[in-house]
Amino acid sequence: MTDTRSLLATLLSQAAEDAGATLSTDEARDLLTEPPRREMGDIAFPCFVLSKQLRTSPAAIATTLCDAIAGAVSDAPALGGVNAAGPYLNFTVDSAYHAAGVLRAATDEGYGRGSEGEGQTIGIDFSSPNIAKPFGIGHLRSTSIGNALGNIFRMLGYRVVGINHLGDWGTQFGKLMFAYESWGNEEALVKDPITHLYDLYVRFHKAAEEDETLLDEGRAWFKRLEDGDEQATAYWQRFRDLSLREFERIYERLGVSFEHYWGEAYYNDMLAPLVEDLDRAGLTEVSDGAVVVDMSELDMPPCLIVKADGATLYATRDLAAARYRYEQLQFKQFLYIVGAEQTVHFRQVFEVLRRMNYSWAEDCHHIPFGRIHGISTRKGTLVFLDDILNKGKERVAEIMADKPFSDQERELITEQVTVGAVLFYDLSRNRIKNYDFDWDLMLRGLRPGESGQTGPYLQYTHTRLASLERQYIETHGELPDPAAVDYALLGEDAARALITHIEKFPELLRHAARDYEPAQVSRYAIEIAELFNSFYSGGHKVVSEDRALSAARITLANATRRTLATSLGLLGVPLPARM
RNA sequence: GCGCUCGUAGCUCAGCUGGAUAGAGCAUCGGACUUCUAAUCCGACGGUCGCAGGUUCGAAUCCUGCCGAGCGCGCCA
Repeated sequence: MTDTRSLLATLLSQAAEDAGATLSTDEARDLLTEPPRREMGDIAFPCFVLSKQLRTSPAAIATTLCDAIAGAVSDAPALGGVNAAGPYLNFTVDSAYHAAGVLRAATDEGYGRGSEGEGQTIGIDFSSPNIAKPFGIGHLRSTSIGNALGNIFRMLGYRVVGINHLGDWGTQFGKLMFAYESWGNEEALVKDPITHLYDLYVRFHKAAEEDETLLDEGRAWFKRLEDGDEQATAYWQRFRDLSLREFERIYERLGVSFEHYWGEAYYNDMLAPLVEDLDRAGLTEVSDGAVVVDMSELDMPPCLIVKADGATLYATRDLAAARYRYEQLQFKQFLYIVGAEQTVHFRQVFEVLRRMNYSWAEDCHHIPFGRIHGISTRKGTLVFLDDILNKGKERVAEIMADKPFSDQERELITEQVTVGAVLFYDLSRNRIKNYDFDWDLMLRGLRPGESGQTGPYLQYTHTRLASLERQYIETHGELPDPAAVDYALLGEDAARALITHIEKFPELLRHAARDYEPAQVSRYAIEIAELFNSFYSGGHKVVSEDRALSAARITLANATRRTLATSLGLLGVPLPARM
């Protein structure tokens, strides 16, 4: 517990100074860790750093400090004892005192909420699908990671502004228009816009392999669009609207939303002024007819600003977007949730911003992530995320076939389990890693006798916890007041381990935010579920005749359930009422 | 060729930013349902942390080189 650690820091600092060393309470507090095994104690203090100052072995220092503070430790109600173990000083905390502090906090509504972000804005550019292509598996990661990070930062008090940087501009639009003019079909477009647009896109590229002049046709159409041509603009509006409607359906399915749909096209009017400013600042030069910012001193290829035909590029729009976003949001940080393959692009963009002397350039961060493999693709065909989810849903439904749910409830649960499985799997490894899309791994634990570190496992654990609360209420009435519970009844190892873990939740959120790493929350959720299931299956009946014991245990269960639910909520994993 | 990222148990992954015997899940083997959802739990087996050097009292963690994999390298996004 926080004040317990502060108390220890004060004691240690004092004792160290009496022994002739310099150690501030803050330093002492930072050094506190946990012993590798529970039997050794609850909090540990390593004496290595003092060894240089005192020119003695760490072990000897541990013994000295142990003697020095033993009295104070035994007087403190929060502490159980202290002993020296080699170079470490191990403390045990008073179980009941500790449990009371942790569980009173964790049964409160806003457990884990922080205030460090108050008054600060974080912008997140995430998901950002390309209109000319279907929403495929490749967009899943940006969407899930961006959403989770946004949730985490909101939890810490930040104002989070999610921006969907829709790929609704660029040469690929020109290609699409040319393709529609050549082979398009109004009927097919209305019936299934995404598929039709995608078919056109594929057909274009196939045809372009035979006849390279088509690429010029595409570029020409895009140039028309940029010049405000009426026909091109009408196509653009149409394609965009139809695609967006489709995307919104998927976002709803995934439980994701955005503050703004500021696509690439949104910044069109800001491009010319940007290029002027770059010129005026003397950052640009002409190379092979294109306007570029040279990056050779950083061993990077030049950043392309304007193509030889006068049209703009991705980087141009990202630069204009960055300026606009800062004007609008005055962000403290801006995060670009984009795949690792675009690392160089963002380095270039941030470098240009830096050369333009924007102090906030250093607050822009590319948050890269690895790729998903293993989706069987017929050659040249992307697989729609929607179809993938539906396929998974069939598997889930099959496994759940013998569960006694109504059709309506079954439909809801299978959807929640499927989405939860995919999102959790995606967020369960450090984001930089590549992974294979594999239903067997995502759904492991769904079948009786199986188990696994999966979304369904967590959802199941949560439903059990909720079920316990219902049964407690049936048996004993309302849930107990956490202030009036006898926490000495939670002294078992399994309970103490769980309490210690619940205590770490607020700190965990800060780490996850610091590292932009939702997987830390995922792992935490797995751990808390495993600790609870271990307690639950270890012969500790929660709801029993024993009123006081039941009250203590249901308070622990409630704190666990809330913490687990908050964690899963941050990750976007839905919580079925029953499973 | 150059650059970035990754390499930990048969498989999928952690390892709190150098510290006490490297941890989980899956798989394998052996256990636990007349008891709050066994979609669970308990135990066993399993690792020269890619290789070789270096820094340090101490390295999976930091540095260098090599090997392997993924990605990127001017008018796509």
